[in-house]
Amino acid sequence: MIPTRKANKRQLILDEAAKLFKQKGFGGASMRDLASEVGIEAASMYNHIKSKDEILELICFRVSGMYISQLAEIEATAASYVEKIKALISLHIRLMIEDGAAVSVANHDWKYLREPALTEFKNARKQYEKGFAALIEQGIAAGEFQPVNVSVALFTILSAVRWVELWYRPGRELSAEELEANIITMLLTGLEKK
Amino acid sequence: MIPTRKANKRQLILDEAAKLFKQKGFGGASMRDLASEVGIEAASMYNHIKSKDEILELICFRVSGMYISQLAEIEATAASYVEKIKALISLHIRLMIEDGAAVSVANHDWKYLREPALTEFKNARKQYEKGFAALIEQGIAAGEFQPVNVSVALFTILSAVRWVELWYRPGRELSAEELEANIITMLLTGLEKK
DNA sequence: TTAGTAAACAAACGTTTGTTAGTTTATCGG
DNA sequence: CCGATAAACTAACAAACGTTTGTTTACTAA
Repeated sequence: MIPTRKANKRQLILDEAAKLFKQKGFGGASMRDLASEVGIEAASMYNHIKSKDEILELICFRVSGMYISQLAEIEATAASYVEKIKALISLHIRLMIEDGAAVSVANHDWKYLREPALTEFKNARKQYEKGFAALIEQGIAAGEFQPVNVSVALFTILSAVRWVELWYRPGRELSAEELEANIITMLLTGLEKK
Repeated sequence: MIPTRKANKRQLILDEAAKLFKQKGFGGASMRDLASEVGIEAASMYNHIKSKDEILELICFRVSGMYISQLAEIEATAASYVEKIKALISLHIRLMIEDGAAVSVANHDWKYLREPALTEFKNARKQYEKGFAALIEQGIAAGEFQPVNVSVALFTILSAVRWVELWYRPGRELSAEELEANIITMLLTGLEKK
């Protein structure tokens, strides 16, 4: 079995693109850069992908799809709201660690999507935020959470989880589990000692 | 007094550049885009600035300078650590609201700085983070804060404050003061009700 | 062996990029 | 009114961009 022929080169291009876009930004990464990372000429990539824009779309929508499907799973469980929010925070951290490059691109470079993909992506994100916000709102109504402004709580959590991409390295002092536990403590019980 | 001649066009270019870089990213914004925003031709801008790179440097270092000098002021006060951290969070939110475009650029596009500016900027940021982290560490030692991992606390706070740029609009439901109060509550006492 | 095809290539395409050069216009001090 | 100067303009530059074209290579199926 020789892997030269079959081995999905399209996926390899997408993976390398995610890494490169994260590093240099969508505009800063050229198709020649990417090709050299893949190990072929720029022109040859067009046998596997339609355009640079398509690469970005595929990365962004794969990520948004993961978040939305996972949110649906969490919504469907019978856990408390505290547990559901913890699960969501955990989801974000885990995806960031396991698929950091793609998640970074979906977080930062989505704005370079062309219409109609741009609008579609924004809608997907808004849908996700709405679902997340609803859980916070219900948690407040159920008396599990403080009566904080829902949007503030939502975006504080979503943002607080993003820095993991900039900070986490596999061989860091903190393991993924410890990291997760610390962030959840910060967000749910706060910095101040009572 | 006619403002046509004197009125600092250099500053106008920098202000418009910050807005445009925030909107399109440094790579995505062309000098012709920027010139059209300023109301002159691209070539004419070179009577006021040296290069596109210089524009980015001026924006980034003005922002980093503001943060560092303000941190020094806060460090010098005699307040409790809780108050100092609150002051820092307040500082971030206020700068984001008052100078959002420039802060955004310094947050996102600093990586397009060319050496030696890039290294210099990274060092400035590291210096700021070190000072911030020291306050958290001392606050824990003084028993004011929970014994959470210092890096986690630091980056959670720094990130949690960034979304204000994406979210805050002058005519929003929440005033700047309410926004600030809500974020501080979230970060210091957490989402969960005790 | 041969025909078909997936995937690589080199070369060139038309744009757009940041920037420079040279020139013209407008304002102000004398 | 005249000369100086700041700041605008037009035109052009080389380089880099994403992409297309036409061709060659190498593997597979008949």
